Amino acid sequence: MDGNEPMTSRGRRTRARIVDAAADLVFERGAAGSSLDDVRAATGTSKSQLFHYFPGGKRELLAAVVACQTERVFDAQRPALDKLDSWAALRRWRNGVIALQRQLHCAGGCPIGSMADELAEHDPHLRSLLAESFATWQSYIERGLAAMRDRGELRRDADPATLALATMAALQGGLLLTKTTRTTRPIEVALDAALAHVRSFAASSR
Amino acid sequence: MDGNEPMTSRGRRTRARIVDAAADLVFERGAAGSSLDDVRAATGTSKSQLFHYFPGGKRELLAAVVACQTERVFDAQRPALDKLDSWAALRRWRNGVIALQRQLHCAGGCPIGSMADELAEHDPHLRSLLAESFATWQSYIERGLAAMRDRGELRRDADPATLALATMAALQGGLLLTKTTRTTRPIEVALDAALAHVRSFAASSR
DNA sequence: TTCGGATTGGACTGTCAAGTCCAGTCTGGT
DNA sequence: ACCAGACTGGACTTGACAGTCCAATCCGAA
Repeated sequence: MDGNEPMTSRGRRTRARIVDAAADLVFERGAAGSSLDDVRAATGTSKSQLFHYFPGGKRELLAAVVACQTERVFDAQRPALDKLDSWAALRRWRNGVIALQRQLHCAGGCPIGSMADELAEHDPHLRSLLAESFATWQSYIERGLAAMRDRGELRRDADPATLALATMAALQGGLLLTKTTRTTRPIEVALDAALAHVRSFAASSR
Repeated sequence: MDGNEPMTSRGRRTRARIVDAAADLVFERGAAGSSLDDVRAATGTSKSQLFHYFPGGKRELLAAVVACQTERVFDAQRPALDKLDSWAALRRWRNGVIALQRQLHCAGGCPIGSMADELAEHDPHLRSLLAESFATWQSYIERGLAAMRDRGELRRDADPATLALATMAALQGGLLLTKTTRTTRPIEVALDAALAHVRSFAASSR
């Protein structure tokens, strides 16, 4: 993250292994609950390697974890995320999110949301990285809605950016409540409400 | 929380002072970021007092903090929260939430939501307390919507509980995004969408 | 007044985590 | 083969934090 990344292929693999394991740990136990020793143990590396690849220590490692988790989250929603441009696609996406939560027994919530909640007040740099992740995520939704509007499925006065932001908020809030109550109902209700709101901008019929 | 609460009035005051300061600290720095020594220093108490009033240590103190923060959050929304039974009241509530965020420079998010995010996976007992707080909060909204339905302002097929849950999710997600982006726009958009969704169940006209 | 329990002060222990340091090993290019 | 720099192992330092312990003080009821 700070320009000191060039390295050999062995080094690249080691670094990736570290980030990957750290991402797992942070998702399971939070950033504060994951020590560098935990990461060390989980990867079979040594303290010096952690600081070799992340001279900035835990903060720099966490920055890499944010990037890693962001990619993971997006990948988990693909290919749906790239084509949210029809009512059917939106519904499939909704169902996918809910199915994943069910599969995880409603634990963990959104990896990005959890990190944001924990780290936003604590580290300005990480906060802006996480805001960036949210913005990118929102832009995927926005792109789909814009396509629907251009195609005439949404009214011209529908604002894709605003609708996408409202949908993101519903998603995050729904996931937080689902994680807290250990029930899929909040995420279901939240996404249904968000999509109903989008649908209220449907052109003409329905 | 465990039945060992009876004490003199001096003791009650001390205990309240501890919980109050702990609630402040947890809101500012998170549960993991607030040490018992911080609480001790902030209250001018001693270690033994902390364990005298909270034999269960930090966990028990955090349970008390959850209760305290829950009351604070509800109080901050009163009297609006008790009378969310008209379109005007809903709008006033929305404006109040947003004004508070602006006043806090978009920092901190929802105290309850933040604790839930941080502690839900970590401590089952705290998780259920936080779920309870959310449920109570939701019930305030539900009560108002039910009154509106009974009064004929909402259609009979509108489900107050579901609408309240969707509104809570939008609120929590909006606050998380506001805290992360340091902008009031997410909470504004999220609440507007949620209330628009409620309004889509308005009886007849409008 | 006097006594017992409530309350308080603060030193002390054990554990754990971040970060430093240096010596040793590997690797790729010449 | 050889060497500079990348990479690795692991001991060590420093500090923080949860939780323990015991002696001292306060206070209300008898």
